[in-house]
Amino acid sequence: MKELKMSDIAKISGVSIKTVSRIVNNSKEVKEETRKKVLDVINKYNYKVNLLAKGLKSKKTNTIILFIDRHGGRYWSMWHNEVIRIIIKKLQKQNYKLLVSPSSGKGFLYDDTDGFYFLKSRMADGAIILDNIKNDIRIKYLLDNNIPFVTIGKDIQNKISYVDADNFKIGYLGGEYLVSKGYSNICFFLGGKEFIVNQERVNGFKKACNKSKSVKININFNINNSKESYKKTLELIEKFSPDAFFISGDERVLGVYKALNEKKIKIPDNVAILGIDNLPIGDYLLPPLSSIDQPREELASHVINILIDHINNKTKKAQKVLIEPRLVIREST
Amino acid sequence: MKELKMSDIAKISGVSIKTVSRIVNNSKEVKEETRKKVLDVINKYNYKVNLLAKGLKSKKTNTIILFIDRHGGRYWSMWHNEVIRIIIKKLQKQNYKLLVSPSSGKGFLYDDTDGFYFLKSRMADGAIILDNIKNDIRIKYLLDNNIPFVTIGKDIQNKISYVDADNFKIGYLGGEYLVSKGYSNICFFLGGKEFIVNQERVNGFKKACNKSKSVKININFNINNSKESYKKTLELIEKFSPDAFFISGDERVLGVYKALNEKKIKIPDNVAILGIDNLPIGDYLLPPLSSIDQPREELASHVINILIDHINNKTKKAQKVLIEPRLVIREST
DNA sequence: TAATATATGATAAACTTTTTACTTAATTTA
DNA sequence: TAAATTAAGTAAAAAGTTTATCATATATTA
Repeated sequence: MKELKMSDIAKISGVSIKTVSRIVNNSKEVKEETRKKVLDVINKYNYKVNLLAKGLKSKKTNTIILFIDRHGGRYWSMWHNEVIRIIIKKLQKQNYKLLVSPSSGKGFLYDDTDGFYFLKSRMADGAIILDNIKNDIRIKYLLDNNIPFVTIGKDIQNKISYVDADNFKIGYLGGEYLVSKGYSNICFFLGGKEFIVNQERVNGFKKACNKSKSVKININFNINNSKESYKKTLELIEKFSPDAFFISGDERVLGVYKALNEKKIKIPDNVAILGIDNLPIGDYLLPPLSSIDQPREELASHVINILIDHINNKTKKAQKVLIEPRLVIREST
Repeated sequence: MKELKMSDIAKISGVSIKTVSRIVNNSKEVKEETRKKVLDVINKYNYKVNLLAKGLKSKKTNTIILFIDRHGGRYWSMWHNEVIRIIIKKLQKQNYKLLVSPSSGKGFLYDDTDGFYFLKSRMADGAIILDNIKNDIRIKYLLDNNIPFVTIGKDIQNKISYVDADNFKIGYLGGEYLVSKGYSNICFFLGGKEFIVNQERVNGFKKACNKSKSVKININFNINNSKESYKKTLELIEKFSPDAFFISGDERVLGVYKALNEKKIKIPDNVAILGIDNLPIGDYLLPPLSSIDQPREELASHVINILIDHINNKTKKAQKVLIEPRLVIREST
């Protein structure tokens, strides 16, 4: 059972190749009746255009490669999951396909990374890097090879397009809100100090808190999972008597809830908790978690629009977008 | 700066197209001297064969699509991470590239899933499904479209090729070992009851334990993360006074360690712990975790060999492989 | 009815590579 | 030196689309 080609479909439908081509490419200069007749044949035989031939001729495959880090034992987090899901959905509306290439920004032999081979061999049109790091070697490669791309994550080293949340504002917004609610002993939990994200969040947070002399703050880097946030919380209850926790990354909140629970400290009566990310789980916690949202839909839209613009127009100009964070109040504050 | 093609490389190198073609395809009927001269030009100009043209002519792209579930908020676990890393490495040695398509086995609109579009459009040669489920719709689609694939996960519904650990044996081996060491109150933690994996592990475990009348066992499904294993452990310490825990999935072990630690119960003096998966973290736990290994290298090798066989030989015959588990004794038992 | 607009067709070239079927040149072996 | 082997080249066809150029047929409007 040989695979059908366009000319077979044409023959079976009793039209010319040109007409089939017009139909599969959504040209409007074709009668509705003809279109239906041909589409019926296409569906019946489950015909799909040979993208190799089409791509060869048209120099486009409508395929995007998304690079994600597979480094060490790290998880693909819930937030990543959400972002990827939204990007795929939005790309489909514009007739693009997305495939993921596990990769690391920390260094690799160029040709050893499958996504690059793909892009360089004309099988894909452009790329997205999720969570780029400092001196990201993937950025260097894409720049060197003139491949259109956008990073999800701020970059201050290169003239490239990126989309990111405004992390300074996230910190500021959180600090401002907690202070305005009257909290004065605030702990801030974050991941590694080496990430620009975290630096910026702390800077914003400090700026907001320093406006009021009576507010004491306590910054904790390297809280990398719920286990560590649990331990740190127990420790701080003794040493700092916090009345509020500001937690970067909703996933870390679980440990904090557990520790407070064990110590019979009521949320939000005794202690308030404010997360960052606004993940779906926040809604299911008891009490539901107040969190700062980095609007994911908006972020995804920008990424896609910029990338497609780069692909279509060979635009060289870097576009930098920072997404405005948004406070989502539930019952933990 | 236009992209170079093979004829350009030929002209620059002062050889014929045919010679360049021979070189990029590793034909041996070319002098070492000529090969070097041409490769220098190829590297200098960073030339890559146009895979669209090559694939169109040769009907092969040497690309594999790996489907992974992106369902809900579930993680891509450490085990998955490891398996994917190994598969990529092994495929590269055979000159294949791998790209990942987030997908779900639970149902989708066929054309909405990018990996399928890719395969059907001749851009990829074959597929791997990681963690197939019952009535997996991805299996149906691949079968319907005659696309070569292998699943990582046993399948009893279809005549398809799969590779999986022998989960009955894993359970048996664990039970047998714990009983032989003299433990007699054994708790078994697993994930959802709906997964065949877990059913089989329990069956094997029961069979081994039932050989000795004096052994009491306690099976717990739906322990989905460390938080739940932590809670369950605390509960069972009171109700069951276990002297051993058998934990499916090393990641769940963290909660058990924490609970025992808090209760000042010593591992392995008071209670033994045996994991399943033998993840890298097991080595870093205190004490290091004994665990049943599902040899990942071996699993990956089988997957790749079967898949490539299906691709090259259009072999129809389903090949089913169960990997022999292996006990790795460290200090927790 | 003539003029215009819309829908469809025919044909061939182009996209880049591989392959076929030779041929010729250069080198090695007998 | 002749014969055999190895290395490299030539030219054209083929893979399945798109596209450009016209051409023709059908339908709509003036």
